Amino acid sequence: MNDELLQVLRRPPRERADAARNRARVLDAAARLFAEGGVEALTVDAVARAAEVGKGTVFRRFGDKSGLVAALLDQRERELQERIVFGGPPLGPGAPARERALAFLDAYLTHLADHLDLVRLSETSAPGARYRVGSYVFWHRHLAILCADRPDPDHLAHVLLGTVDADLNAELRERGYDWDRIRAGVATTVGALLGPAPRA
Amino acid sequence: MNDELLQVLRRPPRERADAARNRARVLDAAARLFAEGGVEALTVDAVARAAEVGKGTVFRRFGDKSGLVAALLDQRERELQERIVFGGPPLGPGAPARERALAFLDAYLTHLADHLDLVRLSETSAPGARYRVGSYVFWHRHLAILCADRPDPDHLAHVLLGTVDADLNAELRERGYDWDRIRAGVATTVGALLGPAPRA
DNA sequence: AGCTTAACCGGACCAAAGTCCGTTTGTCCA
DNA sequence: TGGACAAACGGACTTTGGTCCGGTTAAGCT
Repeated sequence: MNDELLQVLRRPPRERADAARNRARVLDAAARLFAEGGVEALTVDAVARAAEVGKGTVFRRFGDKSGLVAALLDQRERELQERIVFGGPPLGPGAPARERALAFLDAYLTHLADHLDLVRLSETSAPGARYRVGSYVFWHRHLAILCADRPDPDHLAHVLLGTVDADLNAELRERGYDWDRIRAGVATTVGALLGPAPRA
Repeated sequence: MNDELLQVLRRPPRERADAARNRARVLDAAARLFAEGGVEALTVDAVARAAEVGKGTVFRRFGDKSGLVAALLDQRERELQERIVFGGPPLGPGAPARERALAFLDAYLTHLADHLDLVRLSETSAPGARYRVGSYVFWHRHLAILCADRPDPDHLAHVLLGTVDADLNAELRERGYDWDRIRAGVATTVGALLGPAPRA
């Protein structure tokens, strides 16, 4: 058994103790700064300073600012993901695809309403950031599976997620839309897209 | 007749000669730089230098980088806008709403395919930039009118435009989608959303 | 315990967007 | 023609995201 093989056995080379400690510190500092000064106070420099850590450390851990913010949201999103996988219908398994998709997007809108600024920041702080974040991949796969009987489930899932784009919805809010109107619009859209006619 | 009234009469206070000259210079320089070095060469500093103009001038004229790029695209987009307003069906007036919407989004996808990098730049270089650019407002209004018989035409128009979001489609392209697949997906979506059942 | 090494650390440095303000200039009217 | 003033000018300055690299240290092995 050679070294390469051993290398492969312990999959993730395990994070060093100082690295783990600093990750926690940074996340902590970021949460604190956001709580105090909102999204505006969330500059990488400020976070690094508050965490008593070098700036380079923040970027090594989280890739870029978008990744840092995504990590900040991760906890909340994980809860929704678990409800989808293990919870009861209509969010969890058991309900018809259309109901599940609707329940998911509705739940996601609640999440969005609660954390609009953060989600928007993580989605707009770099081109393409939205689609690379782990949670987007999860949502997308979930919806694609629910659309399996459509002509192009993968594309359709992206379109459905487009309705909950943070930047769009932030803009709609600024133009006076209330969340109920957005919810209704999304529901109508889902109804039409996953509607009765499964297409040949 | 007081001064305020006079002020109102000549609506746009007319642009000063030097201002107009510099606008042209900047646009020219930007187009040249882009032609030579692509989207990467398009920094505001470089544009200002190439136009032999101060940086402040660029920002005063175009607001921000997003505005500059939008102005660069303006010419091309105007052509499409004219075909929509004055041209023949199915793009212009005369065809049924669903056909017109489909024709528009298809034509827009052609535009997007031709200028993906620039459109993406103009839509992502600042949060909310996409929705503030003049042309987005035009596209949105056009679609909203075509959706007039739906429950919330304004919202639906935003959703339809979501399918041609530059950042999304750039990502799809990078993941191996070809334009035909995207076209087909958009067409299916439009078909379902503006489909037979106009909903109560 | 001592050695090796890969991972980590931090902060100086860089690039690029956007702001500011003292100076210049076009335009209009007398 | 010339004087007044709003508008435009330009480039130094600020801010912020992201990179780099020489020094440090945790973890595992002997």
